[in-house]
Amino acid sequence: MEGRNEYLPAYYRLAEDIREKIESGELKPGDAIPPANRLAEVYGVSLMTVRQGLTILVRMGYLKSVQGKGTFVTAPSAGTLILPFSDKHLLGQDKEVKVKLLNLEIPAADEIVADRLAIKKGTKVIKVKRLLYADEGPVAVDFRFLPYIKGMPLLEKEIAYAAFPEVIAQYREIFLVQSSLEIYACTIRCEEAELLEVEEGHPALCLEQLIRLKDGRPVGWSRMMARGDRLTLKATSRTG
Amino acid sequence: MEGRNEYLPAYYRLAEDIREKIESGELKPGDAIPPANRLAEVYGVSLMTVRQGLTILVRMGYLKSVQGKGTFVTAPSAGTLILPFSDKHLLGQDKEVKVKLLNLEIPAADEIVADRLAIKKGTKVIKVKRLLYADEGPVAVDFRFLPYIKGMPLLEKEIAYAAFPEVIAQYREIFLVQSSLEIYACTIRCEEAELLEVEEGHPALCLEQLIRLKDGRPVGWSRMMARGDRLTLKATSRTG
DNA sequence: CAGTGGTCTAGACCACTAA
DNA sequence: TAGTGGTCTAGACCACTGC
Repeated sequence: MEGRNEYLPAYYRLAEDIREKIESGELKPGDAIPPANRLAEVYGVSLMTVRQGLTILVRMGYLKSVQGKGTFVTAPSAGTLILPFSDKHLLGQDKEVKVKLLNLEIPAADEIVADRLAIKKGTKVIKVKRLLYADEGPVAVDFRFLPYIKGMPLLEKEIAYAAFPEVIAQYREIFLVQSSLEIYACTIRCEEAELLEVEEGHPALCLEQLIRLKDGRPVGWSRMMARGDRLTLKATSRTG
Repeated sequence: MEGRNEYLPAYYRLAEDIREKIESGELKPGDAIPPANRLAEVYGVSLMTVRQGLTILVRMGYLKSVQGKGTFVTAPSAGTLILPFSDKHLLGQDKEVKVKLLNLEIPAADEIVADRLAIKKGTKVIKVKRLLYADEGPVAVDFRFLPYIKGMPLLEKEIAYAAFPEVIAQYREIFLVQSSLEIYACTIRCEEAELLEVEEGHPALCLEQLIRLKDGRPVGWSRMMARGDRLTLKATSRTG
């Protein structure tokens, strides 16, 4: 009856057991695992406990449940990677990144910024220019744009040193949800060349981050230009 | 008693309700939410149902439970992004990507490959060279390396057209787990220039993927060189 | 000690799928 | 119709925290 003689919870052991069978090849992608009630019998636990275990594997991408049909082993999910993205992660965990606030102004939005933030051209926006550098020298320059809201306090330190989503959460006094990042390669332009201590045309990694509210309304846009030889993004699989 | 008069399951409504309170600012990071038994009363559901709802929010990063103390609202988690990574995703969902197998040989590993795969220099490896292109022309060239295992069948089609982790899973007859990706900017080199129809020095996005077994042993390494003007990686927050 | 989260049961009913 | 997953209950006991 009560199989509570192990250190680990029953649902966890069940999940590990099935995961083991999958990784060892005993269960292959496409195979159906035994139905939940069968597993409940075999493992001597209740249905809820079985479900709790299977939920873990579904979340981890090992299984896929189809109502009325069964629960099936899925193909390796390695197509999805996790990309930690913050100033701290940018240069690798070992190196320490320093940030310098170069400029903070409230200009009228130009065409590009207006487009990204879905506002009218000419609307006032907050524009932040920063320089990120490590021990070996400058790594990246970045611009952050957010719509200017009259009366809202501007905390310079926050704006320069916090992660962009946090800056916006702070500024809008809201718990935001969506953030998307585009990554592409280009070359260092004239404006950034001096700051980054390289010549124009040097390979650069460009990162554009768009922050949106839950309803999809953009509330922040940032663009980072990084020296290709000093910045490497690292993404990994695993959900834990 | 039975509040089963809604379209959505009770646990889901509870989760959405609390999430709403968090995003609207009614509940702020650090705040404790009402204890589970209290929520069960308020929403008129059982404890298990409450837990099922809270589990969703914990998984999504909105809440953190601490045994014996309570369940608390966490700070915005936007520091972690999801990066879908497969041949199909590379060019954007709209465009169709085509793949051409350029070469498949079994040379001795050079220094770099031997290092990445943690094998001795000179060991035989499978080397695959591919060209990815879209309607507008070539986008990227990539090399895939995996240790050569005598007697293992080599399925050319698989190797060229499947995602790299799947290729290896197939080849090793195993369900693999770890995959990591490094992203950086460089310039097109002489060897790739002609294939990609650009001149040497053109900005390039370089993607190095390392596939490991569960125990950390590397079993595959790939390196993709993409035209910076034709490839943009897109990552988003949200776990769903 | 009381309050909290974590695990678990032995049922129940529903929705969906396939024969 | 039978088999399956999805939701839900009304309890129970345990482990941990803080007073």
